[in-house]
Amino acid sequence: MALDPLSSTFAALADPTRRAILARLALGETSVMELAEPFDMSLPAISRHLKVLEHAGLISRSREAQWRPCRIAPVAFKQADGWLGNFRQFWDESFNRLDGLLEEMKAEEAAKAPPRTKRKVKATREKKSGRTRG
Amino acid sequence: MALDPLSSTFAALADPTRRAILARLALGETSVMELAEPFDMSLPAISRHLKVLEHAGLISRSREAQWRPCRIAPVAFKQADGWLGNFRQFWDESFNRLDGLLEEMKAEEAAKAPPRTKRKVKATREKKSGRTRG
DNA sequence: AGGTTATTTAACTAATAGGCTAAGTACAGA
DNA sequence: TCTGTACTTAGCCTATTAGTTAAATAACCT
Repeated sequence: MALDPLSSTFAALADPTRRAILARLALGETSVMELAEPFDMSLPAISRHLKVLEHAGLISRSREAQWRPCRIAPVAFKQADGWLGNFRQFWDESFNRLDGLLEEMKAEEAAKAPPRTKRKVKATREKKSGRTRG
Repeated sequence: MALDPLSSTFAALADPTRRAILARLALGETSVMELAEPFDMSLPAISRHLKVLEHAGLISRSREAQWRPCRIAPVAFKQADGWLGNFRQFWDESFNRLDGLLEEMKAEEAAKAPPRTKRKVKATREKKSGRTRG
């Protein structure tokens, strides 16, 4: 199994059965039996999928009599989304527009201050990460 | 290899080497040699990671003399982000605030209309999905 | 043509994932 | 305490993954 949290999270998401389980859980907490119902698959298989999801931090489980209700756990989702967010500039129109706006504001600000020093092209690492909205 | 696009995308993201490659590519298009440089790993191994990323739709490649420059391909990122977006309600504060606002507005609307019918607790499936922003 | 550089393909290996059936555990209720 | 329900664990099998080295391909350079 993957070592770092982000890897196990993405690995857990890389299975259609598990994604379907998560989609069901988005509607609300439920039991293993109910989660298993739509699938043409043995109960142990579902049980293992749930274990993978739990290990990945995507769900949490508790005990209630003989049931083991599952629910969505936010943290892993947030981290996966946060990582993808670093690439948002590449596809999100509004992100680009916002980004451009921020660039404009920075440029305007810079106009009042002394100009920044230029750096070599090859080694330059412009940090454009972080979410600008929300 | 995974069958559906979303599965292969998430599977591709579930490896730290591949994520590091993508992070490097976020800084700009580059060659296989330069991508391989930071890793203590054979070139064929990197080549295969790139193949996985390409197959997943996360990068695209072209030819330029004897080099094969790689760059980020937006589509797969967008789809992965879109899927995660269905769960944004669970962790995004501002999403919740917006959601709450919409609830308020609906409630206000409902105040002018006849009251809604109550449903049984056990079988209730509160649908809170769908993206409210974007 | 012949060499150098950049990259991929082939063949092999070890580890992991995901499915199954059968057996085990935990709790509820008679 | 015995039975049923709701799971989980164990043991097995097969396919896939991620790495290796060695060899092949592709394009430039002399």
